[in-house]
Amino acid sequence: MAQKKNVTFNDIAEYTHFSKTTISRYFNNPDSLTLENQAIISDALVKLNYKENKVARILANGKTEFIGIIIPSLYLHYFSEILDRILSTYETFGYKFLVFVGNEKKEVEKQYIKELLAYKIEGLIVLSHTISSKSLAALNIPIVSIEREDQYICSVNTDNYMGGVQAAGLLASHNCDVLIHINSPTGKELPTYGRIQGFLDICEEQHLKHQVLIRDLKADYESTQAQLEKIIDDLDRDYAGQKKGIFISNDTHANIFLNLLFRKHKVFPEDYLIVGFDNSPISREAIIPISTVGQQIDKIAYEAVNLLVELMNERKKRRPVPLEEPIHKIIPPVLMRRETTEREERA
Amino acid sequence: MAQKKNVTFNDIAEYTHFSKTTISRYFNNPDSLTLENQAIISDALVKLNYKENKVARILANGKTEFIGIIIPSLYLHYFSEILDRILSTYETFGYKFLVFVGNEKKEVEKQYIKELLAYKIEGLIVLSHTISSKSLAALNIPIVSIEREDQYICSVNTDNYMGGVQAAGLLASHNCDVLIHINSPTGKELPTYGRIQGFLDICEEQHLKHQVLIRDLKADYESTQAQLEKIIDDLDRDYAGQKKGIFISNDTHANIFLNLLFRKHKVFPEDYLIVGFDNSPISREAIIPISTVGQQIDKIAYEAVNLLVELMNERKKRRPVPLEEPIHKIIPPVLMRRETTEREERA
DNA sequence: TTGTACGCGTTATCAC
DNA sequence: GTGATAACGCGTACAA
Repeated sequence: MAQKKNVTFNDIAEYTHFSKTTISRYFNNPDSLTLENQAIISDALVKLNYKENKVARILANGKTEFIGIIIPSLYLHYFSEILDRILSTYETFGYKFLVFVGNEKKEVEKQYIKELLAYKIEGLIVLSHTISSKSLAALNIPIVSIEREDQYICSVNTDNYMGGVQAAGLLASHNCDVLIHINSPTGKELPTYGRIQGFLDICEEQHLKHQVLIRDLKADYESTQAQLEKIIDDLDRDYAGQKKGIFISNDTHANIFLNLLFRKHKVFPEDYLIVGFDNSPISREAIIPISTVGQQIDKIAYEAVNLLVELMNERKKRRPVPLEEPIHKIIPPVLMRRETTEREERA
Repeated sequence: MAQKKNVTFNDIAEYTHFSKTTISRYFNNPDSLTLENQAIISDALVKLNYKENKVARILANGKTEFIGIIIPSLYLHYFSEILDRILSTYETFGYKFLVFVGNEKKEVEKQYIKELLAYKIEGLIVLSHTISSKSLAALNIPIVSIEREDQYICSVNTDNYMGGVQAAGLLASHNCDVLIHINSPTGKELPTYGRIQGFLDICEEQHLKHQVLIRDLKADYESTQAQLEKIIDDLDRDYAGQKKGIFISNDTHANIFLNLLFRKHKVFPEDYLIVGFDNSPISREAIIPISTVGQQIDKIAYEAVNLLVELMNERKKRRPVPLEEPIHKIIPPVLMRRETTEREERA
């Protein structure tokens, strides 16, 4: 039972008295063989227990069928769901994925990219944001980004602006006295900035009292909790007796906010309405199901891979036509109305 | 600006008037060159803008540095965190990961495995459970499983039995009148069965009234919610006035259970204690921070990769010694006591 | 310390 | 329809 060397086309060729070329053709262009000969080779494969070797194939024809993915982390449900959906496109497109988590470390991510290039990936999907789109574009391989700065590269993003509009519009339609948007520090170049802009535009258009609270909520749970508690105290004081419409940057934070509110007041106060973002599972599993601007993650993931596949196919043509401008696809969000805005009938 | 062909060792050799071999040595055994010559080659690499090609290296020396991962899905936080930690070991071990999500489809997973073998992965980490450990062992490559049936393959698992003991012990120490364990249908061959066994053993050892409720909670949210609501109604009726200690199979379900309880009774009833499993973020972000049996996911992931690396290294030796028996590593859980068991002082 | 020659397993290009 | 031969880019005896 020694570790026999792998069976190769040579072995099959010897066994069947064909040439290596014919064996290769059996796999890549079987119609060019007679049915009898196909059967002969087919039998030989079983007899010899042949296993294909894609590494050799890559070296010979250059097609790795690898896509690289760099994602910031998998702790936020949004990211893990995106990754899940991307990986699942294997069944549709057949591409294999080399996955790296960046953890916000620029040097490590550069190392990742170097590795990915060394393995001759055909395309790259980037969700992390430590490396500028300009640097990425310079890599000169097909790239699609998701929800990050994307000036020089193709991308697929949620229509964040519409999300902000939907959230503010929903709160406005419930006649809130003041609209509050809570978000982390966000550069204007990022797609998520659209949420803020959409919120602001609706507020100004409808002459609504409003406030945008920028807090660093990306750190540990304790500090996030402390900051949200502070916000609640401020709101309770500044807008006492007024109907407050809260739009929070993601469902995880919306849930924490809701629970803090609940714990402070022993109930979900009548004068609060909450809208989150993402439609993560937690939004409907919360103590009060949270209204949220849902991202269509399955579509985002599919469109990202689909776009990347198109770019990669173009690249394989004899005379590839490079893009004049990066393509930016926009996926509309879907507003989910739940109890944090649509109160149940009161007795 | 045409797509120049890739720069190879040949090009560098010509440019520097060395041989290919010397260039190869520069990368693999630089000490065997003089410092001057190293500098010459180093300069040439920059001038020619050389990019390494690992595919060719693989074909030549057989070392892909690929590890395959098959994971059921990324929807449960436990899985995405495990994957995050595994991928992050790149910085320690340097192995690259080809990741597939199984979605419980046996045929698809078999296809994955075929692909992984074709790409000459050096080892495999399996979290999905559609394929028996016997079949996996027959692949004859280093394999480590996590939290699945593992009779014929190496594995790293949480000490589920101790987890069950800790949970039941904690509830018992608070003098519950009855202990309830809620879990999904679980075969005795699965590591998670230990949670049930540990729970039962403690209950019997301490002569505690107890009940194990097996419900299929893996389906959609609505049915999970409906089943848990039913359980709450039953418990409220059957054990009215008695102190009920609830041990639930994971934090996601524990959180849903807690919220349903809260919504029904308007408060977290005095006669309920809850312990979850996993120490997922939701457990501390819940309306009442949930006590839970924490899995040390970072350790599990590290030990899994570490064990796999050892197996792979052994395999590379001239005369590999195959394992007599699969190695099963056990990682102790860490009990997190939070408010669902340790009530705050009441006024 | 450096070079020569060959092998890794497949595909591509021409012939026939 | 089939075969011989040369790539693909790197590692590695073995020799010098």
